[in-house]
Amino acid sequence: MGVSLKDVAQRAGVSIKTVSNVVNNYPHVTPQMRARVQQAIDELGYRPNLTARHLRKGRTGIIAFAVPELGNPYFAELAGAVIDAAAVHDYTVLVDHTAGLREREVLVSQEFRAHVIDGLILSPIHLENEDLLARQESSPLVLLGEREYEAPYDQIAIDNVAAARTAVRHLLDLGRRRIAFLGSRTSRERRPAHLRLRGWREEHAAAGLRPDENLVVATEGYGRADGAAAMAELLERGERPDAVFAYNDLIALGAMRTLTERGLEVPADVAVVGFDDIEESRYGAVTLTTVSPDKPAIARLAVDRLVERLAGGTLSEPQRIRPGYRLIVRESTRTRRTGA
Amino acid sequence: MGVSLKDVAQRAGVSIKTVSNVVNNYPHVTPQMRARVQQAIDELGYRPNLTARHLRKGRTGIIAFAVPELGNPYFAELAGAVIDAAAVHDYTVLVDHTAGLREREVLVSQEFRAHVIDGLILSPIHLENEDLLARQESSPLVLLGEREYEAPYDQIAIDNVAAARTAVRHLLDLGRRRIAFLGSRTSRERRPAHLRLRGWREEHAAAGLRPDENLVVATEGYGRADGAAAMAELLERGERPDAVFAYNDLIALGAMRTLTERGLEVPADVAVVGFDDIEESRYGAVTLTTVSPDKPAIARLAVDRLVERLAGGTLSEPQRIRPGYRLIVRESTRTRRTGA
DNA sequence: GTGAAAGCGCTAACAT
DNA sequence: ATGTTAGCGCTTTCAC
Repeated sequence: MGVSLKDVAQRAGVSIKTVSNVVNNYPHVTPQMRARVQQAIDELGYRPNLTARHLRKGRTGIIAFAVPELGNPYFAELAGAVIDAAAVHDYTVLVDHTAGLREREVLVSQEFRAHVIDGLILSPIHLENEDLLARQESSPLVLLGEREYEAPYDQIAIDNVAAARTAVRHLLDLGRRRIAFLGSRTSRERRPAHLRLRGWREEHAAAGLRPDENLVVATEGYGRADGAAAMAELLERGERPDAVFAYNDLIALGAMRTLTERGLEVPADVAVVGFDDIEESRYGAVTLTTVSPDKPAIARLAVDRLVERLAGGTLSEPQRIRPGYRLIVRESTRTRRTGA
Repeated sequence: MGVSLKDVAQRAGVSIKTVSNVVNNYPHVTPQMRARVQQAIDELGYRPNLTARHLRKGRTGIIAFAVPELGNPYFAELAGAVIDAAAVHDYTVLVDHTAGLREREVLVSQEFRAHVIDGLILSPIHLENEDLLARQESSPLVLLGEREYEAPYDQIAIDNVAAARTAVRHLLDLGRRRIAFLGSRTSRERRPAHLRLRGWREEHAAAGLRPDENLVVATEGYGRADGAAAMAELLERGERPDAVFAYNDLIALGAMRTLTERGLEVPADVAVVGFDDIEESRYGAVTLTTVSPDKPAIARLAVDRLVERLAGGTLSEPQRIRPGYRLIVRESTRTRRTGA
């Protein structure tokens, strides 16, 4: 094994405690003693064993961040933001992905590296409320994402219904009346939350319109391929929307690809709005209008919340925190054809 | 604190060792004893403290994966593959990013969570050979990425020169003769490896051509914005390439955006080839021809190599391993204009 | 097949 | 200001 405190102490001819004091920058150490110990440390190439420190302290300084899919740029960008936010508090981040499978989400929330991680930030897709209520683990958990739960955990998520309504409003203002919704969930679910779909319905209703439910297309997943397939399905059914509101940017991007292939123009024939504002949206041949959640804020809020609970200070009630968002209008909805 | 082995032992009226045996599936335990202990475990909700186990065993089952930027889909996709490959061996992955800064790369390679991670997979950008030679840390390190080092560590990377030559060959075969290279490094470097740029030069030479060095554009970073800016710079200098070979897909995508904005058509006016084969390349309005490294293979080889060294079996010499790659031809080079 | 006890490397009380 | 010691929770000889 490596060099331990004991070895250094022996070398420097002092006690373990003194070495520990030096290593931990304990103030009451005479400069000459510090120098002597430091020399021994350098000579031996001593490096503290963090595992031992963790065991002793009961904390590791590691938090976990679990997302459905790192291949989805939204989550990758968010992961980057979480790592940065955690670094501010000297926390390191263990990243895992669940493929959005309920089973794996449950597993992660229950016992992921127990005692190795101090806390968990989880962005679930198929996790159910009952799974959370059945959770044994005592370490803090912060939830991210579209779904809302009735469980005693902090949840960080933008107001998805309102954000979706803003997006649909924008399309309605453009004069579009056949607005498709791409990306509703296909799997059987107890609480079909579908916040963004609900926003689509509500905004139509608010405008005194009845949306055509035939324009709602479910997808298996949330990737570009799913969006492309959904769009193709819609067109093959003979539907001709004049706008698309997608569950997320990837689906929107996939849909745009299908539109291009079929010779339909964006936005002239079909206007498209996505959700997430991944960087890719700003660089396509036609840039994508999208709902942009404040990712750094989400990451910061989640980490801060977790760190706060870990510090164990005044433990406030679990909160539902709503970071900001903006609709970013780009070429995919920038058209002359305007008004109702 | 939580429930420990001792608590369970007390509850079940047995010794710690017996509980440990049950927890670790030690074979020589009578079924009834196992049942009795298991019951105590369930009743108390016991969960092994991995930190303690780690300290005792000297291993944690955690490996780190450090990339420049998780926001780059190539690294995000690779990270996903690494996580999956590690899971096969029951390893968990700590993901970190370095922003490609030499200082942070050195820090990570030297002392990242010492004793917490069993090994490290690092994809450096500005790390120097001397940094590696000065490395103190004894845990295994596997290097990924374009740069090649003369240091005793395993390196997993496709043959970048050959891959670049394949890409340039493809453009030459299309009849293109003014092939720009976007994304050479801008920072001062001791060993200007530039493997992909070298491939660009060599393939021209092999075809008896002298490439125009004015068509080489350095970029600050490796993102879409850098590609867009590089392309703009080239055009503003009055250069009119008929093809672009970009250091990676993001730069290629950014360049394509600039071309579109200036009314130039891809591939008719300018053919474009990227590098990495990120999923995005398959879904733009014009899909991108690109060099596709075998990402799952890279991840698997890196993890296997690391795990092998951790197992400490027959320690072979550090190797330079070359995973496969393919040139994937898509719309950005699919043109009628062919031949020399 | 099961129990007792040592010790992984560290921190924190307590003692000096 | 520095030293002594117990113990975090586990695995692992070594007895029995």
